[in-house]
Amino acid sequence: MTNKTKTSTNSLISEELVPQLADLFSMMGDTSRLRIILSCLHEPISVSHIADQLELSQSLVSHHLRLLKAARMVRAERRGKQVFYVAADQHVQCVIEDMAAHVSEPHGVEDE
Amino acid sequence: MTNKTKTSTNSLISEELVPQLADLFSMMGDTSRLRIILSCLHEPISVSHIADQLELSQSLVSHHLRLLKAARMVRAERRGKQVFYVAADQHVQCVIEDMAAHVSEPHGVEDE
DNA sequence: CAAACATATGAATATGTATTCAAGTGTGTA
DNA sequence: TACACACTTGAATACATATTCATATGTTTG
Repeated sequence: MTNKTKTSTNSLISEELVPQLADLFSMMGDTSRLRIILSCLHEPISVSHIADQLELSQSLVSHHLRLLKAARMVRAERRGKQVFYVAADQHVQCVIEDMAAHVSEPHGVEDE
Repeated sequence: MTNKTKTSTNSLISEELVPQLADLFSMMGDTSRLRIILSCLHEPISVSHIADQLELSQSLVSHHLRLLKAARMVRAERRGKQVFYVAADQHVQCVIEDMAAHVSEPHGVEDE
């Protein structure tokens, strides 16, 4: 009876958070969307600039940005005709960097 | 001409990593799989134990574990009849914690 | 070896979703 | 106001994938 915060038997992450977390991860689970996120990680960038840079149609970029905005991963700011998008906060960058660290982790020599 | 490491115009994450990262993120982008990952974050746990705990069919858990293993997010270890799975390294936990921090970040008061 | 248990796998299905195309909305400007 | 530009939105399509059910593989023990 020493545990007060645990919801069930395991983990520090409460079960109720899981769906939210999964939604966010699946936002990053698409290459186009992940590249879009990377494009607006550091500074605000316009939709057309993203589209040009990534060689994606403007429509597609806009569709993805709408999802990313709804998931609160990016923020929109209008400047004249253009709309600039930027990552919502620092954590997004941390998540990506941690995952990159995972990728470059030495893999033990496995059988298959 | 001062940049030597940047692949294109932005980001510290090289473009070649993007597909790998996206694959990993989409592994975490499914609620069942994310819960499975959480189940074996801290210590090895058997397939049937995971299935019981999460109330998922054993078949489904096994299918997901196969994907997670292929993505090198978990490791399998046989102990008699049972197979125990455990998260591959610490980074997975970091990623999840960072994302949880993102969720609990104060959202500026937006219009919609 | 046979039976019982634990896990894995394959096929089938149903549901989700990334992308495209065409048309719509909003904004500056001639 | 009319036009061009930047972005958004909706519908259609093609493709991926989560889940289930049935069956197979592997492992211990009688």
